[in-house]
Amino acid sequence: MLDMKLIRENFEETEQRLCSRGGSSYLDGFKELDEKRRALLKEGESLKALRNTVSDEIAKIKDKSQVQDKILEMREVSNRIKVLDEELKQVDEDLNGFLLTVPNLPHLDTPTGLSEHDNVEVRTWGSAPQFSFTAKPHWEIGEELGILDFECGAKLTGARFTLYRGAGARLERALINFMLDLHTGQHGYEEVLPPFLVNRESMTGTGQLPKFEEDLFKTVDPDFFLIPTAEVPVTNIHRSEILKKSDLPICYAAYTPCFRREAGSYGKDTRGLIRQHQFNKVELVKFAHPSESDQELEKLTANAEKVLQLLGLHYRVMLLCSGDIGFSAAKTYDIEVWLPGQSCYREISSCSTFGDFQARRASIRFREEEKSKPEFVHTINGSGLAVGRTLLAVLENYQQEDGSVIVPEVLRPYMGGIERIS
RNA sequence: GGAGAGGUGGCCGAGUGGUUUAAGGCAGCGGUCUUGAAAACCGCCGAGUGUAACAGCUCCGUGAGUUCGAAUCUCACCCUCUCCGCCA
Repeated sequence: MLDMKLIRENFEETEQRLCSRGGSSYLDGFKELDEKRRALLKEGESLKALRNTVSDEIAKIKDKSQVQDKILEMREVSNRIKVLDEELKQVDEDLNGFLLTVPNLPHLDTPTGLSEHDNVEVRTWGSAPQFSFTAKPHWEIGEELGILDFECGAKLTGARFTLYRGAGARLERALINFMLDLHTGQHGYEEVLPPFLVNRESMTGTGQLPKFEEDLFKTVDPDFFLIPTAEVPVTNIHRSEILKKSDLPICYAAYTPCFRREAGSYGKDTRGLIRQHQFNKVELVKFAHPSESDQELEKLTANAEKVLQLLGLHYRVMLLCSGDIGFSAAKTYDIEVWLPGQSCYREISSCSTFGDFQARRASIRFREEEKSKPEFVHTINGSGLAVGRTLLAVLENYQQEDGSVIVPEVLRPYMGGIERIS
């Protein structure tokens, strides 16, 4: 959520920066609602002040015959207040509902552009493996090895669900443990294991609601949502809290499955593990002091990259342009891993700073000084990494001519010493 | 699922219709005293909104209601705890 004051006082500039996302207007209607709200507030508050003082007087008057006039007068004032409060409530809801649908301001570092074609390559690591044979896509490798059963996933649930078997299931679990151990052991994150279902408030805090309900799976009774990323429960750990400045940055690493409807992507990435309704992810989440959030994003991105480096997987880092960043994000790096079976780079991690956008929605604050007013923290998060996509990257990059797959050395301790899946 | 108890500031906790501007305590901050510390004593000490700064207004789990006036009364809901039942 954007700061109302900022919009009020820098209307044109704010609108202009928002428009770099590609829309033609984002703040239409704000001024009218804001002015109406302030007018109602002013009138209502002065009547309440009157009521409070007169009520006090009534309490102090002993001679009850003198009280009747005042009571009658205040009855009318109260009725008027009731009407104003109702109008105000409506306007407040409208204004709040409006603000909740306005996306975040792009960070000044975010390049202006309309689509992914305007994203900027920041760096690359490693190089694509060379094969003396034609590299296969992971769905062929996985099916031939009997470790990925897409048909059975479809039978059990439907499209975009997969059954992992044997070494495939174990490799997924190995990757989860490897990533968690790295981030908690080497990078200073605290491991958390949150609920996979959350309430509406949590979803609103991080920005999935109210705008993107159609992307979420939900339960009917009670009204809960399956998390689309651990970002949601983990960021909401500190919802409505005032954190100690000395505790910042707070860094969490969490493994969770993620559930996404993928509405609107019918026919896209239908084969293999790329786009599933349920997938595993290790997520990194930080709560940082505003002056340190930029460098914390760099560190978090480096922490995610480290996973790929240790696995020996070639990748590139893209800085997303204003037209390609998500609704809540101010600045985003995508890490894209090389997939030889498909001869392309695919996103395997998305690392973003949200500025105070989520913190304002979820009311996550800190104090600069012991006695100073609470200020909003900055939130930062990124995948470290998407596990299913990492598994498929391992399959495609470590495939051998005979159809077997070499297990990267760092994963062998997690695989009971297995060096090759065949 | 059944029965009961309860939700008040960072924490503990009083408060059952009107000096409650939410008592008191703990923690925290500032000061006096002290070579320094502790103790003692004095003062400050919730959030939001709003203002140049005051003032004002709102907030006692959430929402609705009664009243001139609600932390306090009524209704609904949410959450926590205890016991019983069921259960990984």
